[in-house]
Amino acid sequence: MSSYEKIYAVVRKIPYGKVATYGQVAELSGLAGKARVVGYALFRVDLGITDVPWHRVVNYKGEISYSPLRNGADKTQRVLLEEEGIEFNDKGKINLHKYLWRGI
DNA sequence: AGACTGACGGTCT
DNA sequence: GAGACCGCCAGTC
Repeated sequence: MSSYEKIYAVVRKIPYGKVATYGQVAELSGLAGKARVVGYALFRVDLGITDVPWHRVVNYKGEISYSPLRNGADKTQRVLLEEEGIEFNDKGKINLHKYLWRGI
């Protein structure tokens, strides 16, 4: 099982209506402190994999990571989260204190 | 084998 | 609070 598969397995555990940070996912995947690896793994996810709720993973500030490389997938992420009842403030941030997954 | 990449996190100014 | 900077390392070519 590759590290990426571990990451996907963890992401699949994130419950509906909650979000997790890259750091959390990294830690639960045995990659503590290596959040970048998680980011790269998720970059590959939306290239084709659809059974992983990648949109529930945000950075430690509770903000979606916008990148031109995602070609619009970042906007999709916000929409998907809003559909799950997660609210964004006027700065485009999620209230982590309220929506952060405490599954550890 | 070596170089490059990447959706981050934490610390410092 | 916002920006700049550095360190992390697995996977791909």
